[in-house]
Amino acid sequence: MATIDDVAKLAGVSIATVSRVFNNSPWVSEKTREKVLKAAEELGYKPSMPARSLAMKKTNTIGLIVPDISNPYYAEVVRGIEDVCNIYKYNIILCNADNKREKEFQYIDMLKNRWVDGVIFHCDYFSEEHYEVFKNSNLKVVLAGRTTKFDVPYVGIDNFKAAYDAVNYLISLGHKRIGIIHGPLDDMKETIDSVDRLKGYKQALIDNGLTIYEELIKEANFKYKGGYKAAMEMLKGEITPTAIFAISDIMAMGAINAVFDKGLSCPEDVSVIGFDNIDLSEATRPALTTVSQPMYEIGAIAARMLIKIINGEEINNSQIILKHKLVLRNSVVPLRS
Amino acid sequence: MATIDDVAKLAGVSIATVSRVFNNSPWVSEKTREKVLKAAEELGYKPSMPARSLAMKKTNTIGLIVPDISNPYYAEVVRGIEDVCNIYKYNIILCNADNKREKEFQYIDMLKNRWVDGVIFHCDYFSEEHYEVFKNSNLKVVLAGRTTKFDVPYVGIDNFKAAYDAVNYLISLGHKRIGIIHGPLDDMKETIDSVDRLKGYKQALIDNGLTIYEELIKEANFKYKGGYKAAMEMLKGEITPTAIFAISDIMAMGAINAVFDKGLSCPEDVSVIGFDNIDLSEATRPALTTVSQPMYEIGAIAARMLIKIINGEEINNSQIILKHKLVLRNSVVPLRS
DNA sequence: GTGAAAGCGCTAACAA
DNA sequence: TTGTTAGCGCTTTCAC
Repeated sequence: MATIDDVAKLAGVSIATVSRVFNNSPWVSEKTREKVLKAAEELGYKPSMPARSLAMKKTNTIGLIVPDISNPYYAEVVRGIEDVCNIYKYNIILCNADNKREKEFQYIDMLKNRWVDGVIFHCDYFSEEHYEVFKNSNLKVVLAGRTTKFDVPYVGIDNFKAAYDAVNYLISLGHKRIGIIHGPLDDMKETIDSVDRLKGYKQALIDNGLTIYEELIKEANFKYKGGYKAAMEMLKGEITPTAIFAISDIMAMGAINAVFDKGLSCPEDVSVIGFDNIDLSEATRPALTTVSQPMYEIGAIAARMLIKIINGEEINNSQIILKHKLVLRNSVVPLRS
Repeated sequence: MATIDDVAKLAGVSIATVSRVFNNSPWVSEKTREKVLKAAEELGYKPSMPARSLAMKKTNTIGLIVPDISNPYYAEVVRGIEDVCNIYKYNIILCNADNKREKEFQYIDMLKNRWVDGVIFHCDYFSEEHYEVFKNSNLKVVLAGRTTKFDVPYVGIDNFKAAYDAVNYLISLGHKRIGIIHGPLDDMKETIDSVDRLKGYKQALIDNGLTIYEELIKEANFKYKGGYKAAMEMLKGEITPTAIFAISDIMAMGAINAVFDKGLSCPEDVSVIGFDNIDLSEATRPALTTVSQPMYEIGAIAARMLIKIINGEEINNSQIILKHKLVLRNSVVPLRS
């Protein structure tokens, strides 16, 4: 590997000049610039990032902590992040933390030791402990897909409102017995997707003067099988739903198949609405009606925000709520009278 | 940020000693080790990776180039990679190259400048140019999900055999008019998934004395809609298939829905078999019969191999073919007589 | 066992 | 415009 010294020697200049050339400093004559570039070319020289990082205390690297990259939702968010980082010449260190606190803190520690310029953090719940850890670490951070009461930049959606809208839509179609399949609630803390969406669900029922049936509220694990099982239990109960709101598309797919396996049809007997609008939600039959989350944008905007923060640019609003959207397909129909 | 100097001063030792402690050198007395550790603790000191990288010419970082992380197949492979890297204390720099040569070479260049210890490369076709670039770069590399004739380590599957098995299975069930939906062929170069699988398809037909109908061979883009369109065309043709082999699950899902939309039923009228066995292939109705690729293992084994290479360990076989497997679900049935 | 000092490859004053 | 030089924070001989 050729170093800056080699280039300097070959070009007959000092290393400072070589450095200037590679940092596009205007104070180099065109002649020497060419000389240097030619020498560099000849030696196949490119500046060493580790050396540069050490000298500048800047790594052009962003840490990215997500629960699980093999989940299509996170994969899409990450894609958005990577795309804008690529534009701004940042690279990404990917970390799967599985929502485990211990792994998260381990990764945060590691990223700090690596002097990353900032981190984008995606977790199920941003706790006080997280807040403290980040504050003490001096790491610049922005949350993706998560809101918080703490003074930390984030890009998320209004989960309460999104769920409210979904359920309200079902109600407007005449549905009265509406089930929900949510995820783990973790002590009903705020800003957890499941909690806020469950609240939205309940509020929509209340605002429309409908009964809240505890039998129609089921918890699952955000997986296909979990959604299937939860829906099946619901369908076997005393009070059966005419519509089910699953708070992730994957669970909604499970719910649809549970409806089928119960010998019923979807949407005729039971409507099902999902959440996320992952790529494959148009591939199910019936195609899934769902609440669309702008996953790619969440990632892209979070990345852009972080880069601005890193560059010390002014940010007018560092807590951004993106809009959700109802995507109407075929898994929901008006209640048969 | 506390540095090694701060710790040395506070502990009343030299920086060399501090360094020894943090590198678990046996040549430090228990007493001083404790003193140093205590001082470090007090200052919240952790060694700086960039500095260490520069001094040791080792970054504990692996570059990872994939076509597109938002594709469930790659996401799963990456998950496998990340899990074993985590075990061995390596971190991953993620790069999405979209199978674009220019982006790939750009990323390779960047990774080299970053002094990554190695790279795992996943592309649709490993060309001579790739080979040269990697050779000249001195980067250690292993290919994931791809084989090659070049002398480069890889972990892949036998695509020819896998396709052959799938089609053979269909034939054993009595099917004679079997369609295939493949991806871009890129001049029929070898080791491209689509090419090898298409060859396997043809060979299975030939070996069983069946006719190869050009009308039943369609190209698509590996997406849901592409699979849908291709199947639809096939179904509208003169010679209609009784079974379709789509070389990715996502395209298979499109094919199934095309069958439905054509007013036919799957599997009764048309059987469909996919490829990959992504998570959601069990969620379709009918659940997808498919050729399972060990995606997670491809990633995990590639990562382990790369780390061994980095450590200069002996490797008995650096070109590994993993086994595929037919996963029988409900989208394929014997031909109705 | 421990410390002094010379790098690792680069940037950034400060001079010239 | 260009060169000199002192770091950046750490590892690693080589003495002691």
